[in-house]
Amino acid sequence: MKPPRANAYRDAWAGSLDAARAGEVARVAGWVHRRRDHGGLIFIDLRDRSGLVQLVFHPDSAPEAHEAAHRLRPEHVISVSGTVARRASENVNPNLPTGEIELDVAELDVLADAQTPPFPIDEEGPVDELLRLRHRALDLRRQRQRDTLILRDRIARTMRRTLSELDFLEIETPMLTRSTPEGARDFLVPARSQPGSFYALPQSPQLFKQLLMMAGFERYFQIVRCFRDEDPRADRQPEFTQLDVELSFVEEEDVMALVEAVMTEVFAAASFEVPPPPWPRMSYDDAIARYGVDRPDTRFGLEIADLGDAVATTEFQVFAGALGSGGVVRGFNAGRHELPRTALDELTELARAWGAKGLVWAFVQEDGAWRSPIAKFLAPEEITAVNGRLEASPGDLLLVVADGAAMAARVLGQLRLELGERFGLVPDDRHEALWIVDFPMFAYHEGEDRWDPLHHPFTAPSGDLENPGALRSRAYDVVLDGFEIGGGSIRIHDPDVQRRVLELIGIGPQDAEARFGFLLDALRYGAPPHGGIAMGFDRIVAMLAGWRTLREVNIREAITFPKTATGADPLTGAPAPVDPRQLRDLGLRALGEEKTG
RNA sequence: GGGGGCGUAGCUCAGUUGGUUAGAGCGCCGGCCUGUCACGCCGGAGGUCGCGGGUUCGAGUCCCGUCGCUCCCGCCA
Repeated sequence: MKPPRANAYRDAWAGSLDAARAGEVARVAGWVHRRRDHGGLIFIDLRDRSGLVQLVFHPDSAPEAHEAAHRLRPEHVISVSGTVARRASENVNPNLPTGEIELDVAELDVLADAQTPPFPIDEEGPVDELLRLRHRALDLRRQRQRDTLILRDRIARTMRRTLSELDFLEIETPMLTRSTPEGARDFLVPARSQPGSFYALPQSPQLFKQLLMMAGFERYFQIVRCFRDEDPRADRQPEFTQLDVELSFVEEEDVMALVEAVMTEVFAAASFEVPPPPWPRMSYDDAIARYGVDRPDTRFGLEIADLGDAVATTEFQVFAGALGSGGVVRGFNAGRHELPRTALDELTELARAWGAKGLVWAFVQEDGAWRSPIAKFLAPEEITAVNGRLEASPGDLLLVVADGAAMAARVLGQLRLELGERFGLVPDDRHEALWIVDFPMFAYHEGEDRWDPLHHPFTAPSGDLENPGALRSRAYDVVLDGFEIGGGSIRIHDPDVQRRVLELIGIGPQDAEARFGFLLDALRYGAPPHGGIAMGFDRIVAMLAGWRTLREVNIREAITFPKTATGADPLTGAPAPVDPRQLRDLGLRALGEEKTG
């Protein structure tokens, strides 16, 4: 940090003092981090944003300050001046950046007392998250939390700088807008001037950034707050931040190359090592088939293989039944791991909990035969064929699921992660980024007899619009270590195509004009081919700060004032009831007033 | 909306098959201590076992309900 402008309280940052300033007088200010009171000598670790420095109070040279220092307690706010002193060699603390020096205090000003904190500020141990959020100002004093927010700032600045150098403009879009069909439930804001009408908080600036392309701005970005009124998860908050980017006159590869360039800078700024671009491209179908998910963690093997051919003519009812009803038989080789029966039963239970009808396990023996509950139901040549498909060697554990294609993929994908973790196959010191491409445009919604877009309905399709099931979308997702960190697409820039796509998802021409007239209108006046992406900013910060376990990225740690898993804010108490007068002004009735109002 | 986990001292946790006065470490308070840096030593205070009800001679422990937190499914770029 640059030296602070000298004022009444400080002329140096605690963490910046070093041996080069030995002998100089310095004034620092901050919080009492830790105290070591020897009765005679008193040591205080002083903390400010920049770090720690050890203060020494000598009873002989500064009796007044020494006397007052006895009463200092953790988190008291003080300002001290004294002489920067080089420590004797045996007293140097190699674990502290300022450990070669200390400040011999001449004068102490106690600026504020502090109650004993409800949890330790000077340790990294686990503390109940609710308690932390209630005392967030204290929680954010802790090193790891402070480092995370500092990293967040660095990442944001790297994004802005990199995009700016590439001629992008940062342009704002409205927060009070109209409900759009991104899929998620909108947060609504009642309009006082038009009782019964509502603004919606944006789920993303999607339509506005497309309008900016039609306005000719060519290259737009924004680090922007977005809102979705759905149940939160570890990696999902009702309000979150994304890096939103849109470009004109581009195709898929242009956007992907841009993201690779920006993210390479971001990774470098965070000292997070990812192989240099171009990152691998993997089709959606390939990802589902080989990893069971559309956001594969490719850092370890256990790849899933289709065993349909190997058991095509089997008599074994479970396999034959699945294949006969249009399902699949798939599995993976978990490698040479001897698991006890209880562990195998546990895995089977997990598979059931995830929705599978069951789980087949088999240990490959020296002669290639199986030790498995189903070994006797399979012909030897079928076992040989499956062994071949899974490249099995003696000692290997094979796991097989027979089910509908989607269910088999999901369950095997989860099992793969579970075993990858159990067997310690996931390297936490290595990172991999890749692109998932060639998504289906629509997924058929069984219950409601219509096509649902896999991405939003402004994504450009590729293929024959008259055959929605076969349509692909021109979309792409960025995946980092098994987590989706961004997704985007080439957009529709032809009004007829846009109308047709809206129609396919059940939004007829009139409805479309009413809700997206402004977009269709702008499309008619000359829209350039364009596309873009939205990067999950909170998630990127959380991952680069290391707030991640195998299964979850906790974005709450990357957000300054996050909400709980129920959407509440323990700090302010939001959401909270409001004064009946406020409701009246908005043309809303309070609960309980329905009958009389 | 559904399922799992958790809730015991300020914090992190232990608490056996239901059994006497509910424990530990850290923190806090007091005393001693002039080279510590997780300072040390001695002493002390601190509990509505989330809340409500039930079973029982007896409940932190078992049952029901409820609240909160958390993870997942549904939902959701």
